[in-house]
Amino acid sequence: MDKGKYYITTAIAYTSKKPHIGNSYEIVLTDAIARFKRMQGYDVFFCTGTDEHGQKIEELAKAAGITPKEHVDKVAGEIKDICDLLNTTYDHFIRTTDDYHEKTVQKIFKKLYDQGDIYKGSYEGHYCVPCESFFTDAQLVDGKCPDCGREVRLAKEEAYFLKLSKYQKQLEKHIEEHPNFIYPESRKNEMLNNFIRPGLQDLCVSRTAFKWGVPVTFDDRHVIYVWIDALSNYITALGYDPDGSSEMYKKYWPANVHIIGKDIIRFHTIYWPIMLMALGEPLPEQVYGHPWLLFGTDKMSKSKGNVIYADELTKRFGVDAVRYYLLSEMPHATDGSISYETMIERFNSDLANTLGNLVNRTVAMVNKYFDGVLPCNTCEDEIDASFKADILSALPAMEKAFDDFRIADAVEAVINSAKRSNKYIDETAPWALAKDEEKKDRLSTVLYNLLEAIRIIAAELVPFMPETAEAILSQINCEEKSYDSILSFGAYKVGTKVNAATPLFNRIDAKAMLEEIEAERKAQAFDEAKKAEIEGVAKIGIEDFAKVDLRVAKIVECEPVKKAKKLLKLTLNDGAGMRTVASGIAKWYKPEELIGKSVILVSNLKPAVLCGVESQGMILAADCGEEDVRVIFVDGMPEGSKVR
RNA sequence: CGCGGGAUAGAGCAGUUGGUAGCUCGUCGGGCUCAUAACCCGGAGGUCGUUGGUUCAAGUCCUUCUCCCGCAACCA
Repeated sequence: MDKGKYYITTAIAYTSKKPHIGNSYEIVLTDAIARFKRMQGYDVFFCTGTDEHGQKIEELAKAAGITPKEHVDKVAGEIKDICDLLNTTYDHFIRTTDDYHEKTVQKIFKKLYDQGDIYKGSYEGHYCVPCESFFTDAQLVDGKCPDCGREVRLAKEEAYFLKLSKYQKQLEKHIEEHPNFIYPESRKNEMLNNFIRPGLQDLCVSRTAFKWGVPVTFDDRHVIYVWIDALSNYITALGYDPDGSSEMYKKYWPANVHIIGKDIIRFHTIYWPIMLMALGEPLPEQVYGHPWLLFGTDKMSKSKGNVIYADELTKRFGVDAVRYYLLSEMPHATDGSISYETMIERFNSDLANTLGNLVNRTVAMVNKYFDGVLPCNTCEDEIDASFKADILSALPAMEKAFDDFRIADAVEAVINSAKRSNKYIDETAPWALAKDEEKKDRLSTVLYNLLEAIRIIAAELVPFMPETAEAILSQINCEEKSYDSILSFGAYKVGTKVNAATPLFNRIDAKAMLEEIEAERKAQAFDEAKKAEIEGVAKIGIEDFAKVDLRVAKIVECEPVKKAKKLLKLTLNDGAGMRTVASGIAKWYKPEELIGKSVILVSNLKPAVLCGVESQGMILAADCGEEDVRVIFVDGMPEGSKVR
């Protein structure tokens, strides 16, 4: 049964803020694969963790008035809690602030420097002083800062670089010779065509702009930038050491697969392999870039107010139902979506009706007809063979599906077994057999086959819904769920007394739950948004307010801005003359309905260029998020009237 | 022409190298009564976005156009 080692990892999560359910998908996906591999007999090592350094974290901590370490301790705790809440069986949780990791990262950096793969150079680019950011030629808008529109200047910053170019050919060859290295395949072509073949530029691997990072040992003005720090976690977690690695490392490296989001494929299939080549270590066998989970058709984001967290969902549906949803609803290559409607639908139809009801009706019949103890399993019928064959075909189907990362197909294979079992009940009509004393043996055999099918289903559910699997086994009073025991019928012991039938999943009243969610959401979203905003705003004196010159102005002309989705170009009469203002209200107002209206204008705002339109001020509107934005109209007031 | 993804039944999706269009939900009809208004069977419903082409054969390959969605840019 020992099939060898299997090292699997998730990407490490960035500790900037609490992850939403889309972020949590990855850990559940990886957990399902890890559990399945264990079931198959592999010696699995499953690693996850957090990426905790960087400028953004330094800034967030500063804004919150705490140290970066305090900040990451808090968020890393939340992330770990979610992993535990979702019942994931990681073997190791690494934090990039862990002592052993930082030490090894420093050694790696030094080694690469000593052997000439990292060299000191300078980073040259257009620098925007107020934004403290570098931009390339391509990023500039009309030669100005894309963030603030101000002038930029050429600047140089000293930095360390990793020689990607040196390993380009070797990497290209590796990718071509290992067609499964990048998965799905479409990503492989994307990487080769867009990034590798056009030529790799050396990668900047240090920063001086912030301090919250692993210091470069031989040059303390620099900290090691995210690439070497974060990507190394996959080997430091195992005990890699340039001076001599641990037994554990020798056993588990290279990774069988890195499970990552599709947005970071480039880092894992270009930078990471080159780092490993430079270190002289073998490359991971495969990198799977999984799709994203969207809310409806939108990306989840706080500003859109559509963020769903794992704890909210588990509170409402239970851990296993959430796992089930994520694993069964996510396609393997295109983005998936979540909504409460589909969540409830899947819950009711798959979990309550198909699976839960199957277990419930079967166990109920065993209790009803035999007081919970089946006397025999020997009275076979022709019809049984096809039933058994169908049930046993699920496992090979699952194995095939897991190999291709088609986890939803693997889940479906098990649910199909439950459907097939419901059909078998219909075919054999146990309630009819029960009416005839002479058919007791046949009845017992039918119910035995059902209990066996249910046991096999439960064993196959372990990777997806571990608690449910246990609950099912407990109802049929059987602990046997080994891989070998589900290759054929017969492991369930005749004479076992089943327990009472208890529903596994109670059907959800969709209408009631949706109304409840809607009500809670409204109250909560509004409160939170308001609270955060109002609390976050510092008090100002009347003299500050007086600096803002507000005037009534009349909209004379209005047209959409080409190439911009949100902008309308307004021509206003402010009493003294005409001026142009760009306003991001295209989603809520049509140009013709604004013409002739009077609005409040911030008249002394510095002009800025937006999508090629020079905006000389802004107009006031009330904003409660994406849902509703209303411009403040003051029709009838003469143009130029002061507002205060 | 900024980059990329997509358009298949009322909804959500699958369709691997071209070979009789499928699945889930919903809907309509029937069956059953062990079970959680459940379960089982059947029906209706698709010119596979549009144009032209390659082929014995196109949802699948090439081409024209339209529309949607990400990213980039844009809420002054």
